[in-house]
Amino acid sequence: MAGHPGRRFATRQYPCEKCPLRALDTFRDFEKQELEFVSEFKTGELAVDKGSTVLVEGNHSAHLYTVLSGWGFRYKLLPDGRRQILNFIMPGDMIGLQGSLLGEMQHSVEALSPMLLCVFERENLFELYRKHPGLAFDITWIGSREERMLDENLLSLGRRTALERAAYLLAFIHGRMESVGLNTGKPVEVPISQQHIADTLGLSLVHTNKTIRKLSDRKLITWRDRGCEIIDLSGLMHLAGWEGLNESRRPLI
Amino acid sequence: MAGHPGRRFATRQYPCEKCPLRALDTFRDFEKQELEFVSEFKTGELAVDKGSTVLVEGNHSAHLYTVLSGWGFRYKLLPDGRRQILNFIMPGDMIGLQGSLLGEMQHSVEALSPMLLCVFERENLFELYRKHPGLAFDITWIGSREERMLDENLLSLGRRTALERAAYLLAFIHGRMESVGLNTGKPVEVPISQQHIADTLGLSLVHTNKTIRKLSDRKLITWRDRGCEIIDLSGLMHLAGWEGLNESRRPLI
DNA sequence: CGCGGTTTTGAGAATCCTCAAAACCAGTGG
DNA sequence: CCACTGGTTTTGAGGATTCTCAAAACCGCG
Repeated sequence: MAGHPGRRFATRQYPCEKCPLRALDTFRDFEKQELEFVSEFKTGELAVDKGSTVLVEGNHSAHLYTVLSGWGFRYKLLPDGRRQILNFIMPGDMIGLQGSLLGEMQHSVEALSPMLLCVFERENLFELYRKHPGLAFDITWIGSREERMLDENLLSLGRRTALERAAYLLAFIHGRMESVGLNTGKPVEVPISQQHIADTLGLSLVHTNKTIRKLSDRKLITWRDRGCEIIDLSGLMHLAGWEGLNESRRPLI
Repeated sequence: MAGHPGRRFATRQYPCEKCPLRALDTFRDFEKQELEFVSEFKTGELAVDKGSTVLVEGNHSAHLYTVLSGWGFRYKLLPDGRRQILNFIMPGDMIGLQGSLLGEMQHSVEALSPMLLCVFERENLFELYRKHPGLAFDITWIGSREERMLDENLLSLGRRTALERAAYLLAFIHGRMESVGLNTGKPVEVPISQQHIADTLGLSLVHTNKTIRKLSDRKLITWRDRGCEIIDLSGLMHLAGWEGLNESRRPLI
């Protein structure tokens, strides 16, 4: 993998005990033993450039990752190239679990910004299950959380109008950013283009643009150079008929 | 729960060792110990009538179920009543996992036919994780499988045309039925109405009807009283640009 | 200044929706 | 046996939404 364009292995900078993410109170506290195991489970760090593909549909990846920093997204393609973004990936999220369990990856992952990933070996996963049932439980938990997000997305694509969909998505992203402390500056830096939004909402680029404009006109958001600022969060949520994520503290592996 | 309309606890008819589902070669073989544990983990059976609601959004269910027989579906509602069906549930599927792990259920489950469910206690789940890492792994696996199906569904709603979506859905259902031996008779008995299909595809009832008609005209399927017969499976798959489920043998808990 | 990526605008066309009514069909009770 | 009922499927028609095509505007960057 050395010299592979777009990715490089970094020397390990973040021992798990000093993981900057773990300090956030979104994440549950870990036992000392658990932390030690995770630290051992982690075999390295991987840095990927913006725009590079982390995981490819059809591959059998030997790795499992947790995002330390940066943004990405999961997507699938139809044979003729139509793309559907399935979900966004943010710090604390795990990627590659499907591939690790089910064998072949059935979706791809691309980096929206430079990303730093913790690397785990697929073949050590079962050891985690044997030695640390609590961590095993956490992994199932993480999978269920993803499933819940997909359920909500499915509701959106199937039954919300374009305007409601956009409102939901922006509120959803905002909520997730907030939970991992990414909304420090007021104008939230979201490194996604309207094309990404279109591919998430299942709309064309043109119509997405007009829809975003409507949200702007209604003073719910403002769109500024590749990013949007949420002006009226509860307005967005009300428009979308969405209650918010209300997540409890979650595990970080 | 006694006397609750639409549901009744049956005396236990199926010891896990003689589970009729387990005989199917879709399911992986279990160790004797595993089987014993599952048998103990299972606290009863629940029979629900067609049309009754098994799990309700917003509830904190204390139970986890595996479907022994019958059909159902998971769905979510918007505040104004619009319904989105997330996935169908067939024998061998687990339901209530999200609720067991994450707390509150964020979707509901309704029976499409009389269903027989194996009942497990949520509070015993962690014991399974402690004593049987293999089974714990299986549960994560089952969750990942659901996630993969949702990914494909999301691709469908977002990027496939109405006709492609319908083709995909029918091929998908056919494939799942086949894997659990439900396609014995030629005219596959699918207990779903066009309203269900509409709510799965994110289309209106009227347009769904016209779309199904098109598939009929193309000699890919025939629709006959509340059910459809697949005439040209590979034609459907080709139209949808779908490769099939290709699942390996899976666990049954 | 020119280039590539992104956003914006306009316009006609295709898709999909809603409304409304009819047809069909299985089951029920008279 | 027949009429009635409720659920499902079918059909037609006009209208709203969303799409595609095409071009312009904008913007950071070399």
